[in-house]
Amino acid sequence: MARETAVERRRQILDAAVRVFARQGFHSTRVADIADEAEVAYGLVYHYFDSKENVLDELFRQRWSLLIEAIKGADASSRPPPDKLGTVAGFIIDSYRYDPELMKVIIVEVTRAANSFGQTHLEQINEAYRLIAQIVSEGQKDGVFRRDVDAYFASMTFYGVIEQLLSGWIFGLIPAGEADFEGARDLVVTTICDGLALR
Amino acid sequence: MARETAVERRRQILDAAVRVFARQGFHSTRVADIADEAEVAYGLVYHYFDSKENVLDELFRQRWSLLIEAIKGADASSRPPPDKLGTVAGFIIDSYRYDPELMKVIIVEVTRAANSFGQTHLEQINEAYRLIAQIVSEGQKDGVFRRDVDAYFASMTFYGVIEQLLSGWIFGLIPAGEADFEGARDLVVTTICDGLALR
Amino acid sequence: MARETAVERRRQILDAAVRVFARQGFHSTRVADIADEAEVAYGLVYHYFDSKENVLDELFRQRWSLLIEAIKGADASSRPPPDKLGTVAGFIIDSYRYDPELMKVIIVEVTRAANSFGQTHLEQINEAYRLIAQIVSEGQKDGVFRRDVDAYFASMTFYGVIEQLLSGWIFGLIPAGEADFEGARDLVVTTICDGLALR
Amino acid sequence: MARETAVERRRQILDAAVRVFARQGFHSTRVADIADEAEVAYGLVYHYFDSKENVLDELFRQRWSLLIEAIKGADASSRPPPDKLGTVAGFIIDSYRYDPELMKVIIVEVTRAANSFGQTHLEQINEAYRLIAQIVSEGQKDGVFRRDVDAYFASMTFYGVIEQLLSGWIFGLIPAGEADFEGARDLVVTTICDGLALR
DNA sequence: GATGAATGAGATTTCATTCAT
DNA sequence: TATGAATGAAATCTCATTCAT
Repeated sequence: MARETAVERRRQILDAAVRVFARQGFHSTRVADIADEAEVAYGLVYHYFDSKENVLDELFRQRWSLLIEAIKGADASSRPPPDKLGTVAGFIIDSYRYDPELMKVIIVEVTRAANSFGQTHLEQINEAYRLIAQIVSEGQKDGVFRRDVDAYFASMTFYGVIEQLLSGWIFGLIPAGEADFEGARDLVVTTICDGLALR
Repeated sequence: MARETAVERRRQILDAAVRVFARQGFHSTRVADIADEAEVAYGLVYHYFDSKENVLDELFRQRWSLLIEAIKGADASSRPPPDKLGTVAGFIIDSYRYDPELMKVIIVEVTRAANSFGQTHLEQINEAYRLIAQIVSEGQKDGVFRRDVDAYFASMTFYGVIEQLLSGWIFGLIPAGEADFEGARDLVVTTICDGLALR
Repeated sequence: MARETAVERRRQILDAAVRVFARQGFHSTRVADIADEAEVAYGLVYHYFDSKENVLDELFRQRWSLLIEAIKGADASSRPPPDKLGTVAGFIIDSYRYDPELMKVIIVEVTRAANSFGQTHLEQINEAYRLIAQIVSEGQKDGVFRRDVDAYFASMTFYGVIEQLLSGWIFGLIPAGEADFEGARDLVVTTICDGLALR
Repeated sequence: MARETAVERRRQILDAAVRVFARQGFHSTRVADIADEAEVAYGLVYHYFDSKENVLDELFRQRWSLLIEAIKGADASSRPPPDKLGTVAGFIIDSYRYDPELMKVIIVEVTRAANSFGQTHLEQINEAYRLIAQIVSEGQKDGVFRRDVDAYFASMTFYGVIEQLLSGWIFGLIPAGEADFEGARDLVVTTICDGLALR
């Protein structure tokens, strides 16, 4: 057994959990599956985490706080609002691109799971919506975005589009090649900012 | 015990299931909860349904086929494509408006639950996406919609916005008064068709 | 599987529990042991009882309430106080005589187990002490018992002697033949009432 | 970390064990609780003791051998038998008076716990009973004690009274002030030797 | 001696499903 | 059809003990 620090062991277990959660879903994975995947004794999972739920919580929190930071970072730049939205969309898309299993778990098991975990993390999820709304709001003040659509509503809209896009990839409904990831960012921004209608 | 036909009994159980699934989530409801809520003997649930999952399946299928019909109906009309989309959006919004529990169950437990049920019903879900894509596609042929956004992609986008909207209501993140329902339909269409950007 | 009423099934499980608790002790018996001994499916124990602890609780409560009644009955008679104590002692001794396993369980796992169950049932246990104290107290008023020993203290003393006697039988330290049971009652009363000392 | 001898470390752990056993009961204390209470590393408990049970064993044996010695000492004196019993009662009562936690543990977890530890230490426990019986027996030979009560039986009786008394203190059923401890010794002897009945 | 991470065998409890009536 | 008792396969979580350093 290689000597690992506590932090490394936690990570080892978290990484394994991502894989099995992504593969089988949270409810269908037993703690034993996580331990097996991590090549670690059963009890060690409980040495590092209070419960199976706790593992998912941590997975979510770690990732989501990065998203929050990314949105704040985008907002802090001096670029035009549509570009800020593009940065946010790009961050989320790249998150999926480079770690599709983790994003699958977060979307399927947390973000979109109203009852169990969604409720637990609702406030954190909502913070992201609010930060995006702020970007929209500033765009409205600057005269870049229309004012007859509520900023928070627009934010929900924007996030909904991205999450549906990721769902499409997760379910294998839309192609997920490198080119698709590349194009997706702009497509999202174009759709949301310019709309489908020609004029 | 009132004399009920078999069909009425099934409905009685299905309706009860909607309420408990909405309240507790599918995984947290026991078959006994459904029976209690339906004021029916425990074993009777198994008399009418093969399994707990089967109950959810039926709930989904019944509702979703109405959606499919609604989309087909909208498409069959001779109205302009944005109006067709408005009809679809309106149908889904009204579905929530008049039976929020059922729609909550369908979205939370099926549509957004990739692993278990999502996979089972993927094809049916996808049919809705495809039918919406068809509306977009026709709009593109008619020169109403831009052609540089793939029709299926646009469809996903459109559906994603609506589902996020419903999620907002379900989670209590956005106000759900009658006026909100009234306005939501147009807001969705405006956002998707015209975009956020002023021009 | 014989058709049994719910009450009979409960009893079947309770009786089996007495046997295994007596044999292995509460902490060493698994619920599976109870089910096996009762020749019943594992889950049925949980159908009838909330938990393993709950089974023991019921065992105790049923028996102890008989004891309470017996003490009240003895007190209600118009016999002299030492005879009343004799009746109580006789009841407890006979309880052991005719159902040694149950009494073993109650003494070892409840009455003498300060921490876990003792605390839970302390009030009920104490009621027995208080009722016995009342008999002593009346004897003091009548001039039959000395007054320089507190009635409650005397009651504890009396009960302590009996419980130690039963412990002796339980542990196999003193002979437990029919004659011993017969004699024990009077021996207890003699010791407590007349004392060891000659005068 | 202070430099401690091995003997001191053992004592440190034993003393901590007494406190947690008294507080939570043997079955509810984890080895980690002992280590925490002793402010010692988890593994050190296993360095000094073979098992958790082993800790309790040692606690019991150390104390009980003192009791054995005390009884022998009392018997060796040339005082009248009732005084000898008084010495024994006084020793046990003082044991509780000056270390109630330890006595609580010994009574609740060993002496009164028939199954697990009671059996293990039965012989040692019984030795105390026998030594007390010897005192009674001598009293009978000397014509101080009645002969129609078996000496061993009388010994059980005597010990039962004391243990019930301690149980009363442990459970908080009888007052445990200094005066109560002072009086208890004589009360026990009076009750056992003279009996409750006036004559 | 000292440390505390690692192990894994249980034990309790839950509950979907079956089945006898 | 209707009932609800009966079944037993999991699944989670605990924790005494071991062990590598």
